Amino acid sequence: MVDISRGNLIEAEEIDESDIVDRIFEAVIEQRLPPGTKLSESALCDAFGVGRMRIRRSLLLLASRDVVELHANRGAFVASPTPEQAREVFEARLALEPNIARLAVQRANETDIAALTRHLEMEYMAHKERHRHDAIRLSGQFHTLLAQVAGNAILIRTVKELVTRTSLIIGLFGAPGVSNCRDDDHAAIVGAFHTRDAEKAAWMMTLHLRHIQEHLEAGAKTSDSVDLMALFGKA
Amino acid sequence: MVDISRGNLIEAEEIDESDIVDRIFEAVIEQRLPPGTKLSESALCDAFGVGRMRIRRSLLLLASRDVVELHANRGAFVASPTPEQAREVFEARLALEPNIARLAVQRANETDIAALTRHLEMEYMAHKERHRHDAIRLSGQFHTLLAQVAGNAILIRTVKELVTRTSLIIGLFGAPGVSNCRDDDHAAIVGAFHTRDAEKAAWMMTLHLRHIQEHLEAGAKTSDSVDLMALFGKA
DNA sequence: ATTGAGCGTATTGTTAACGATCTTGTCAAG
DNA sequence: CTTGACAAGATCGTTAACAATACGCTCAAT
Repeated sequence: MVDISRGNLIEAEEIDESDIVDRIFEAVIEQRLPPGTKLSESALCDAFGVGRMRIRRSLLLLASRDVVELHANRGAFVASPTPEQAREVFEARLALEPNIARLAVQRANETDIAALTRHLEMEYMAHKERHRHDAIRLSGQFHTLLAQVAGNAILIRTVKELVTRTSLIIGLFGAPGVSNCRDDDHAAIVGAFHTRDAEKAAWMMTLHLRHIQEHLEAGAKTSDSVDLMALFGKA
Repeated sequence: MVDISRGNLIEAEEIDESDIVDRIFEAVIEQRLPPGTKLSESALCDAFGVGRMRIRRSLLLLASRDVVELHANRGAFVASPTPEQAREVFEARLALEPNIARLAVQRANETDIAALTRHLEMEYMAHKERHRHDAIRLSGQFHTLLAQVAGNAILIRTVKELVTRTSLIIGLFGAPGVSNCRDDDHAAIVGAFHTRDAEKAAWMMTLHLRHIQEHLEAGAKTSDSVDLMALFGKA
């Protein structure tokens, strides 16, 4: 059984299908659901304790964000982004996130900056204590947090989708054991918040995303039998 | 019965639910489905000639893009964006589309530029001959076409969503009878393609979006009994 | 030993019927 | 004349059973 149910099955609480979607998003971000993992309906029904309809709706929503792939009569699988899709994800992030950083600096109040600083500390702690899953999750949540500070629901949604897909891309093409974000970059971005330098924040974000991308292209050369899978694995 | 089925019901062809979603997107863009319109399941089943399940899946996908609102036990309605949501849509468009224009100029080949020019002529023709629905649809498709030239599936999807929601916003807050895009702005953007001036294209797009926004804020003062609907209509 | 065909099983996709909730129209009371 | 309650009708949400497809195993033939 897939270990999606983080924490304990809460009592007869209301489980919205957006909860299910968020939980699967998080599991993918933390790389506990590697690309290609089969998401069987019955297994998910047991894991979340809901009926099949909820699960199917959730899988459809996840597929509409390109986080899972639906194959007719074969079921749902965690997406395996192609190199072309990986390019598109980073292109979109480079188009969006610098502007989000700019907006966030302009809108941030003291509370927001404190939250960012605290988040940075949590990232540092998780990294220092080798809590890999936490480190990866916090790394991604940093970008979502920026969108929240920017105060735009559309941007939050889009960044969540892009960050999740980035986790899949790193899992596929990244060198093993490499964390996706270097904390230094995040610290530099938060630094721009303290000086209220929106342009610097945007530029730091651009550099940060380029770092991730370069790191990927460096590790993309190594390929064993995986090549066959990447070429012919999915339709 | 809502007149969604543009053209004739084709024979027993395969009707993917993405077709249904696209058709409803287009109908919303052309403002043939005003905000608040009820989308009854049975009516849609008849209109598209498919089972209830397909319709419900399509409505869920549309709701995930904030184009329809789902009210429990009450059904699906075309979304009525709040002023706050309108602000978010334009903020997202201003963050995205100038960069899309930049990318499109960098990637455009002769065929792409020819297509853009031809599209401009179609817009002009539709506007001249007072084909209001065509004019509005082409106006929106121009922005989608730019994303297609940029060659990024994520950007295409996002722009489609934002353009559709913009049509709803214009229907709610715009002065009546006003087309959403002035052709002059589009012409200026295409002009930047001929001179291969990516920066100019980006800046023209920024100005274009600001024009639309200003046009809206000008018409947002007039409000009759619609105010009550906008304030209390939806949960 | 490897490859191909054939069959049983398991999972998915669809349809239909049921139950719950909301809307609407009517009627009576103030 | 207005307002409140009540009941009939309709629509939505859920569950369960059925049908269709793909997978994995066995077995035989080259």
